Amino acid sequence: MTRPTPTWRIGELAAATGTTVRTLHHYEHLGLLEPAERSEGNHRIYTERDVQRLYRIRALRELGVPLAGIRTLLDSTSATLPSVLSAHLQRVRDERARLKRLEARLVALGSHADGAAPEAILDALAAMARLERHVASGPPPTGETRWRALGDAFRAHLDAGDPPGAPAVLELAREARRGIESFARADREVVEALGVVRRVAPPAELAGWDPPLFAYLDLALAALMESDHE
Amino acid sequence: MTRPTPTWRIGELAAATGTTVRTLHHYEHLGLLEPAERSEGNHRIYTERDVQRLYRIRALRELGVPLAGIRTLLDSTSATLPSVLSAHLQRVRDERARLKRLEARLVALGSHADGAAPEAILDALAAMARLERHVASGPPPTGETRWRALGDAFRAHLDAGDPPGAPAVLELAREARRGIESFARADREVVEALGVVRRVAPPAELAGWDPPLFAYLDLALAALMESDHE
DNA sequence: TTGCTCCTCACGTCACGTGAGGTGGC
DNA sequence: TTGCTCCTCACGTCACGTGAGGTGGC
Repeated sequence: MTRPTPTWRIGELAAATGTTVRTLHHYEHLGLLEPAERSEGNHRIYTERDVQRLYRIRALRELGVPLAGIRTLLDSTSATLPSVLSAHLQRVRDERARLKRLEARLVALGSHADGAAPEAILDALAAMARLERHVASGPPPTGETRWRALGDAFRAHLDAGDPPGAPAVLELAREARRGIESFARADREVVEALGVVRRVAPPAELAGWDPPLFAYLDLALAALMESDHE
Repeated sequence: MTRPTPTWRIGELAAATGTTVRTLHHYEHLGLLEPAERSEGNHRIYTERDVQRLYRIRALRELGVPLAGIRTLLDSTSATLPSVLSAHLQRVRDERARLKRLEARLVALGSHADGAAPEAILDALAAMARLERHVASGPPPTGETRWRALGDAFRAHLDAGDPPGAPAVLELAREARRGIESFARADREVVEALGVVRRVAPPAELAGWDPPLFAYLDLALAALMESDHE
């Protein structure tokens, strides 16, 4: 006495696996999951093999593997599974690191920028993005090396206890401002925005610049603006 | 003596902001960024205002805010900026939590499943996904409450030092297997896959079931299979 | 004249969602 | 006969990428 082999209609299968009918249509269109047969009325009929395959597809999909990758995985003796999974793991890690930086920035904005004008917040955001791009790339003279040297010079004065308005510091601030102007729009608003950046979300470690050094630069730039107006 | 106001051609602007020409076309199509004017030859000409707007757009975009949200933000006096940012922060947090679970699972798979057959790995993955869905949702008698009660009963025997093959434990295992069969395909492979699940990536805390309890269930199910064959 | 940049369609990508209009089985 | 499920197109979503074929400025 043989049991009848169980079968599923498309709606039943979708409900059982937590997907939609449209998704199953889509998989069939891609040749990823084709039902064993059709009924007289042309309705799709799925068997246990199909169900198992669908479960595997969904499991991989929920790990974030793209459908094309799933197709080759399931059809090619699955020997490449470990490499696909490890490659995917790397993508997940990168994405997670990106989101972590993003979250830190959003949190800092939310907690510090309550009083600031919306435009100032937006410009600070924009300045942060430009600053990162500028420091990360860019040829040595204008890029990271120069900022590192400038940072060393600033730090010497900071450590010596020189006031931000001292002539030698003002000269450094002038050079820093030229550096800033090379990648930011050259107006007072940008310098102010950089101040907001420092208060709102100091870049943890950019070319050797830490928060105290940013603060010192900020004061020097303010002093420079005053001396320019004299 | 007035300085000429600086302008940008589309390619220059794209290079300066680290985007592409096509992206600027796209923003214009959406009405998000329209150049101040056109040259005689119908080329787009961007002014400083446009550049500022583009920087703001890119800054928000890099935070992950969708273009539609950016549009309303920039056009509606920006009063909604804090709420948009906080809503977005929530999305980022959720996504990060999801990726964290995903990474843990991938790591566990990679480190434990080297020896296992690819099919077994896939089926273990699928079983994990089904198990989570089943425990998370589902009406009380078949859902979380029942598993919690079953877990309590198992734990009592575990704490009492009863062997997994004891008659009372076998009876509980039988009920657990019925529960498993209600959401998994009812064959030996699934029970084996659940064993792989336990070894490969124990669900941290599902309805009160911790790894030792899963291990005990695993042994009881194995004992049950043996007794069924006698 | 030769390159380079610019122009406007317009289809492709990814994984489906969402009707539109019609048919099949209880 | 009434619902419900099923069927097949086929366009929409999101943020652009990628040619295709043609024109403009140095």
